[in-house]
Amino acid sequence: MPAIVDKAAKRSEIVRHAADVFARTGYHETKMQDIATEADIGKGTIYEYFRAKEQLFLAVYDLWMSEYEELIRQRVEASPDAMSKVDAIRDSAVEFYASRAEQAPLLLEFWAHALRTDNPAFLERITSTRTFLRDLGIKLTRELVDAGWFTDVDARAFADLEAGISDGIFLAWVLEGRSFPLDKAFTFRQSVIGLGLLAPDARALLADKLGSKLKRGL
Amino acid sequence: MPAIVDKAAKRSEIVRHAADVFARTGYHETKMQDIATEADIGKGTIYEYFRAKEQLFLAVYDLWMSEYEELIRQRVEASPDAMSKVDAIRDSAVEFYASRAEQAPLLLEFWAHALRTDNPAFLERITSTRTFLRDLGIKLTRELVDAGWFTDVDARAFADLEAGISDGIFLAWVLEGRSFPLDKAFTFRQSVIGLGLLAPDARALLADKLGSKLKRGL
Amino acid sequence: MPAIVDKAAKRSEIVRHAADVFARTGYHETKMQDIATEADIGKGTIYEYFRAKEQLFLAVYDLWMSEYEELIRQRVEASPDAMSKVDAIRDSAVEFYASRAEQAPLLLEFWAHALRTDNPAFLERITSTRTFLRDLGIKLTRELVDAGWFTDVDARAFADLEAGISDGIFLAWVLEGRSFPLDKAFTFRQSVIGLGLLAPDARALLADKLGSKLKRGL
Amino acid sequence: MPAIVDKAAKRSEIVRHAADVFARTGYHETKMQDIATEADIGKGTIYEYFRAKEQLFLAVYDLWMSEYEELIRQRVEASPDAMSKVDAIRDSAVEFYASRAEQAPLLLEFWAHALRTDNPAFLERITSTRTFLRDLGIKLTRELVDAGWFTDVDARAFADLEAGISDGIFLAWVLEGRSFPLDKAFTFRQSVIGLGLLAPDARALLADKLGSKLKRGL
DNA sequence: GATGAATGAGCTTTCATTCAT
DNA sequence: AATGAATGAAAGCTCATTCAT
Repeated sequence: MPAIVDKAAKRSEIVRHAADVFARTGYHETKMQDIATEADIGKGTIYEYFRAKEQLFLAVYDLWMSEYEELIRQRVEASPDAMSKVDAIRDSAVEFYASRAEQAPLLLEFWAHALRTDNPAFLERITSTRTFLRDLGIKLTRELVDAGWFTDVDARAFADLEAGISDGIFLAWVLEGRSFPLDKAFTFRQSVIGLGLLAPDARALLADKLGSKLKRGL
Repeated sequence: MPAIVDKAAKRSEIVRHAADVFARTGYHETKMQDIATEADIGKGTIYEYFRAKEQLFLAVYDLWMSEYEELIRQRVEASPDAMSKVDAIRDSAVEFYASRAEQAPLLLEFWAHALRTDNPAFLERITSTRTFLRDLGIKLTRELVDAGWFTDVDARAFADLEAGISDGIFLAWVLEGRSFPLDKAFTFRQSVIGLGLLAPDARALLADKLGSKLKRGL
Repeated sequence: MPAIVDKAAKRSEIVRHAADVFARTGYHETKMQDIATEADIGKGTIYEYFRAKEQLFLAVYDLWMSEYEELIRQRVEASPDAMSKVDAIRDSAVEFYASRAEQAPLLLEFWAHALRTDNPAFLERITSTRTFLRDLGIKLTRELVDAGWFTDVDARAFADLEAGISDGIFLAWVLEGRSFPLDKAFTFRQSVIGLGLLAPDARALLADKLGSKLKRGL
Repeated sequence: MPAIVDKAAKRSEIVRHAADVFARTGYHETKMQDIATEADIGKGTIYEYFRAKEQLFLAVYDLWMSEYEELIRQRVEASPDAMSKVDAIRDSAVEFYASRAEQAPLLLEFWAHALRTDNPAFLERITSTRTFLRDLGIKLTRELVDAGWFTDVDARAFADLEAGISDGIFLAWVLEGRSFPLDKAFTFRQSVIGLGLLAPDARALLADKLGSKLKRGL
């Protein structure tokens, strides 16, 4: 009698193991044999589920980013208002990256690879998450503007800036060996941005608190 | 009698050609023969000047970053006051990256490689530029705070945030196929940050101008 | 289901082909591709069985010396007494080298290599056979002394001398293009040694026969 | 004014340095640059004096063997009678090899190379020394037979055997890491051979002394 | 479906030799 | 004569992928 384990489950299993090895060794240094060994299967078996090493790389990135999006989606949904949704996104980012500290360099490798490969699926997958975050950012920005919290701002430009800042902090964190607390950096960032965007009323309300955060740094 | 072209000049020549090929094809896809062909020299000749392919990669990055730092150094020096020095840095970044649009993806590859290789020189070279920018940022931030333009802020944290934002914008620009104007993004960024940091007096002075920029987006 | 040909058999197959090519072309002149071609397999396949070219060299030597030792072991076992065991060893040496005349130069290359490589396994394999022959020589020498055939002699020194003489004759044979009959040289050697070692009684018995052999030369 | 140092002297200088490096590193591992560095000259200069690396190898061997032959020639000439000439040859061999212990492995490499190269000069140079020693051996053997010291023996076969034994002892000495005293081995050898060859009268005279040497070993 | 033995294209690097100066 | 920068053929080894079992 055949095992009940279906193809999709085994595929996921492989991706999970591949993620571990890729993260540990890096994409180029990882041999298919390493992954097979880690997953305790034959080298050839991987090819029953993935056309090539590249596809496996893509699947690993897809797994991570899907989990990331899902995390944000849940947190945002559970948040009552726009302001706390913004907090939820920030917390999700911090939590996600912090919990995957070891894997972080692989994201850089993925981006680098995406820019070089002929396979458009790589950049598309990157774009997909970026679009998800952008749309969410635009929606929340508009809500905050409409609610009078934020001064009038181009929502698209601001959402992109926010996303860019997040990436920039993440990049710094990775390149500096994850030597500073990611959450502090995100909080500090929000204080600066907050002060910049807050409408006069909201600003008056929060100026002291944000100002002291600025003074404190990380 | 020594050759007319001295070793250092030939070395630079090789680095320049290597930069072209690396930028075009990517580090991993580039073969030493490609570089030799591009430079119109023998493959073996490269090894008279560089111990290994990896060294050549480092030399290329070093060349670019040295030029970048030099550009900023000159611009900053030529600027009369702190505020215009900040503008100078921003302009230098925009100009540098824009003029090297094609080479940008290679920077990602370099960072990815630096995080994986055993050779510490890679991360050290990255740190070197980051430190240069950070120190400059700290110095200018303090001047702006002292001059009353900026509200009190932790200079180190703010300088790092600024650098991170720049990297983040650059990253977005690269990953999105350089599909938006880099200068606009930097200007928009500065408006947001500016509004956030400006002390009440300065804010009153600039609020309108910055506010309209926010509204306009990229 | 495993392949019909097991790994050990294929390994032997490769060693056998490698022995042919090494013997024909010499170690340094032999390319891995040559061996692969001779064995009618892919270049990469060799590396499934041997870590490096050097290992293959060692395996070839090991094969030969194992066969050599086995030949001597069988012949000695089949000989009824010490004197005929000595003859058996001599015959084995002659037969072994004569049947491998073409391969002989490779042994010199192996020795030369063993003296240079960092890998201690090479000298160890050489020592292994030398020890086997020495121990056998010591044992037989003692038996011949005890039986009164030989005059009293330091068995270790004599066994080593015997082995050395064999090597010397072999060396001369190789360096002189195998231009003299190996068996005659070994017989002549034994006549000289015999006369030197024989105890007075045995000497009286054999003096005429050995003397005429001395006079006759090769 | 040109230096007085003539070409031949500089050539010798190079050979001497090459001998050092070859002996230290082995023929294959030695780079032409190593030799140039050792001789404190330019790499290209070597090629003014030698067509190729191989020629340099030959020259090194030629130098050593010429010195060896010359040493024997002088010692033999200085010896009053055949018996002491034989001692002189033995002493010369021991002295020569012992004083060049470090270089010994290179001789093996040379022989191995000679058997493989297309260049006949290598085997010819080897033959040249062998012939010199053989002729000397034949002459002395005949004198010893004629003088009644030796029993009647085929001089050519005996001379070759003697040479072969010397080589064999040398080979053992090299392969066993020069771990036994070369002179003792040569003396022991001579005791065995002596006993074998001595004519009855001479034997009676020397039997005791040689017998005790046999018993003593190395 | 699962496997792993077999493959060979393709890589970086070495180094003896050349030759312009 | 002396040099050493330039060369490129060459070689060992790797590893993603295939495919017979």
